[in-house]
Amino acid sequence: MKYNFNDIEKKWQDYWAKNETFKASNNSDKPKYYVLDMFPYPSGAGLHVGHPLGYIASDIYARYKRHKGFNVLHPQGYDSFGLPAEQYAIQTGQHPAVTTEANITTYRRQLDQIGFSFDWSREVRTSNPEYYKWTQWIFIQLFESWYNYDSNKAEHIDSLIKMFEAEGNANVNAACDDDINPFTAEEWNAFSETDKQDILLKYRLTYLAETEVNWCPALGTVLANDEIVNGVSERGGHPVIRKKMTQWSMRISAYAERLLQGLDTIDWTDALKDIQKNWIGKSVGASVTFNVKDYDATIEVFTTRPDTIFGVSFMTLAPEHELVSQITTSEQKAEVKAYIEATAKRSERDRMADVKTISGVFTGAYAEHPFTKEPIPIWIGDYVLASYGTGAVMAVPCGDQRDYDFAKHFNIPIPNIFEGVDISEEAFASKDNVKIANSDFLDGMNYKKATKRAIFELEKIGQGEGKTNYRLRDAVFSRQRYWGEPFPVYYKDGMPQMIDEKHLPLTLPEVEKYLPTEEGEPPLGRADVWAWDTNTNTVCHSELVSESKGIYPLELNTMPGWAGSSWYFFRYMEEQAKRDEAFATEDALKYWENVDLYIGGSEHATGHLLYSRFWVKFLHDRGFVGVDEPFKKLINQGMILGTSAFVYRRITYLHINYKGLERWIPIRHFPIFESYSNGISIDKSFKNIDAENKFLDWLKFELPPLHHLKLKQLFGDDLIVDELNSLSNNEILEFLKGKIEFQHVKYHADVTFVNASDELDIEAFKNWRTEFKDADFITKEDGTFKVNREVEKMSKSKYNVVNPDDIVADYGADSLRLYEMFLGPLEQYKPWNTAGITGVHGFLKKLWKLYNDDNGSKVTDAEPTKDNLKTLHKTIKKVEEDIENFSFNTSVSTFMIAVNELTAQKCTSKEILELLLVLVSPYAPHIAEELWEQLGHNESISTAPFPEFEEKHLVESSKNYPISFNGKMRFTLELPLDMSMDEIEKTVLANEKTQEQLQGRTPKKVIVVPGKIVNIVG
RNA sequence: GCUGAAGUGGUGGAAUUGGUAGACACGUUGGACUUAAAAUCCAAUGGCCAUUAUGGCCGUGCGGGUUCAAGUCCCGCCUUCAGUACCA
Repeated sequence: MKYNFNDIEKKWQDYWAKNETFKASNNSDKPKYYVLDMFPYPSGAGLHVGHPLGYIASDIYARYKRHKGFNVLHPQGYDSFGLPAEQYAIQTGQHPAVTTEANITTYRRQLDQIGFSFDWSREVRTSNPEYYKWTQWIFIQLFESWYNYDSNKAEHIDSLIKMFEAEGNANVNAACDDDINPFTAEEWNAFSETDKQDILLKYRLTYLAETEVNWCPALGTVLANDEIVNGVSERGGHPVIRKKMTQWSMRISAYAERLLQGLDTIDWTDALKDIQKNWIGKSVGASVTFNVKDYDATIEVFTTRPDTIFGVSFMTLAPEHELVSQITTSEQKAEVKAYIEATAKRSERDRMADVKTISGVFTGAYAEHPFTKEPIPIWIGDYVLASYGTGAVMAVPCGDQRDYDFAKHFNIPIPNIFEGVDISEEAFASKDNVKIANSDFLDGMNYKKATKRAIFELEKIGQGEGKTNYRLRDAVFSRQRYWGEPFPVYYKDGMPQMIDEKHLPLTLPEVEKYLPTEEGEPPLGRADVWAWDTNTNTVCHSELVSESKGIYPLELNTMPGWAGSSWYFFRYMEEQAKRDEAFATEDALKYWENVDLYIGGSEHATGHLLYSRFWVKFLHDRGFVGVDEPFKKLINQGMILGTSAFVYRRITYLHINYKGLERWIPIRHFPIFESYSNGISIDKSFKNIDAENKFLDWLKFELPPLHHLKLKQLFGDDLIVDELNSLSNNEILEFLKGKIEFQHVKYHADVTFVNASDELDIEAFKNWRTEFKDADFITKEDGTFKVNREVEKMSKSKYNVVNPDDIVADYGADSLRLYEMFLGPLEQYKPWNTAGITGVHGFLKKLWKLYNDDNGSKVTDAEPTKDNLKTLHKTIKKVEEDIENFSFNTSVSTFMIAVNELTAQKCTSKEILELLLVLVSPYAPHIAEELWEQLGHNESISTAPFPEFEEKHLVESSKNYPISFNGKMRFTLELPLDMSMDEIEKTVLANEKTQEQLQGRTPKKVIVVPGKIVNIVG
């Protein structure tokens, strides 16, 4: 019997689907285990071989856990709202829902043929109204909440209102906007309803505020900080500018500390935790208030070094700081104004690219040092960011390199407040091993002590206090797009109102075009039916809007991509039948808790992975979920890179020396490609007689018609053209010879044209592009043409994309699964090379042959031999360890070794071969099922218990000791393991090979490590 | 600049707490089978030297160190990748 993988794989995929083999139950005696892949966006391009890497890893783990007796939840679904579908809609007019549906169909087909053990009965799609109903519901809960720093959690807004009614806002310790005025209970109770709502909005966890946002004109929407990479949009690479807009924001900053602390409770890589830590950016220090001299104002600054307060020699404000215009003296006004205008013009990108240039202007005003009362000049400079801290710094040039550079540049004094430190060249920024000097009461103290004392003294005079600052900003939540969740919000008197949750979902309206309106409103502004009738609680025609009739305009923005993905892992917990009741029922949430293993890319570190944690903490605070963190263990799979193929095209240059001007002119003629093996150099011009002759041959053929025209073009009007006219073709050739040089330009060739030995299928390449149709190829001597290989990101434009469909068709899903794992460690970036797949494919054939020969099954009831058992148990041990450590690449090698050994042992024992199948099954489930069935089982292998490792089969009586001399292994010696150290030493020394090595020397020392090694020194 | 990860044959990569470096594959070379090809099987394959077998020397980015013994630990560099971008 042959290993007919295509039939086998189809058979078992159908079987699993029909029998709902992988359907998880919310009631089980088994312990639960939840394995999840990061939410895929169903793009139009479909999958390439890099995409399933993480899915294969998580699938292996999920299948392993089933063998280990767990009730496994392993779902899949689609993050189906998003920009690409909308961009496509704008271009083609097709409704995003239609293209999204088509893309999902492709995705599903591709996923199915790889044999994943997903429970598809729990599929979710963020763009389904039954799903986004609950996204809208969560939004409402956020709106109805505020963050109480005293209880350190989110509470219902009613508790805040009660406090306002009873005692005003003086004692409220809340996460809120900066611009809140104090009010008493009496004042609160006297406020109008609109005023009250206006104030509450400043406390809500999602709030409407005019914020400076990242506006991307090309995409027509705002972007979050994590959606911008290097100053351009992550999707499409379009420029981004700063713009003030009224937007919904999420008060994630309230959770900064808990998001930071929570990292200690979860099993993520340090790399990922560090990224989040940096993004949250906690710094501990003090806020210090400086009085402005001769002006009734104060400047508050944040500093991490209050211990250096006596080193302040100037202050710098951000150009945007509100005080700047007020305190600038009349003499400095013109200069300051010019500077502010100049910095405002500079784009964010310019400012980022140019960190070196020092610029700033003196305002003419002075602040007063809180202790010495000395005047401190106040400058403005664009190295101070308006958006961080208070937008102002106390500059301590001796302790901060930026302040130092600024001071040097503008000749501001640099007082030294460090004992015995030289600051003539650069600032001393370290906190360690230094004592403070010239600082009054701080003299002689170290960083820690001085910091404490400085804060104490500042508090005493009421000009400062200890403070912690976070870099994490509130997240903008509005997008000016069509294809996203509509906000369940309408506007009454300009104030946002939530639609009652019982009327959800508020579904997306139809629009005739997916572009912003002429007035610049988001696409929803085009919807005819987009107003809220509070009488009927339904959507009605936009023209009917009338405050007096209770019909109000609806919100025109939609939610960002991360809305739906911030809670989807809870939705999977709930079975389809009960999804109407809640986002997930209490029972389901209680049973599944949170994700035990989450696998996905690290590119979501500061987006999805942070926002999800935020929402989960919020839902936890409000009692909607029991857990505080969504993902207990997280693994970032690395990327699979493409192995691009390059062909080298020879470009011919003619050397022209005209009136002393030397020039090389490229000649366009039919393409000539040269095999990489011929020693290609791109940078250097070089001569090659063969190619030169080829060119001259061509020229000879082309010369008569070209003769005058071409050469005239090449050599210019006044140059030797007249002479040329009188020359014969041969004379011209002679003239051109020696004036020709070549360079190579590399072109991507589609990797499908290249075989395992890097040889190009020339015919296929010629037919690929019309311009290469008549191309000439300078091959190797044996007639083959080699390409050069380089590793790059897998992408369409590089022609190195490998489609899993092709791999599955040629080698089968099991081969694909094994090979993706075999490539290397899961977390690592590694290149794909299709040629290597024959290795794992060959292994599967060998595995098949262990069970079958031409006459069918060869498995017998034979007693296993000692060697059989040893091989099996060695494999059990290693594979189990590997899976637990997510070291899937090494277990594939282990399988290969096991099959090689069992084949050599001619093992036919059912007892051995049956257990081997269970080991292999998580990795190559189709072949495992088929062989399992052949062995007489009529139930799926998927829940067969994982074999128990038994140490006794690995116990050896002797060991092949490496005998080394001065640490270098020279030979090995078989010795019994129960031999004593003394005896080992004696036996080894007595050995003739030892004596040969020693050549008469007496060893100084003999190290014997029983069971490991013998080392002879001397 | 700062933070983190990583540098091992022609290639992907193995190597438990320091204990036989290069497992397992790909590729390459030679051979078997075949009319031929594919498939399959066998052998060799880190570099250099030697060859009559046994062999010898060098080798895990570079330079030091600790140790009987270092890919692994310590110190100092270099390179690559990722994150971040004047964060006070």
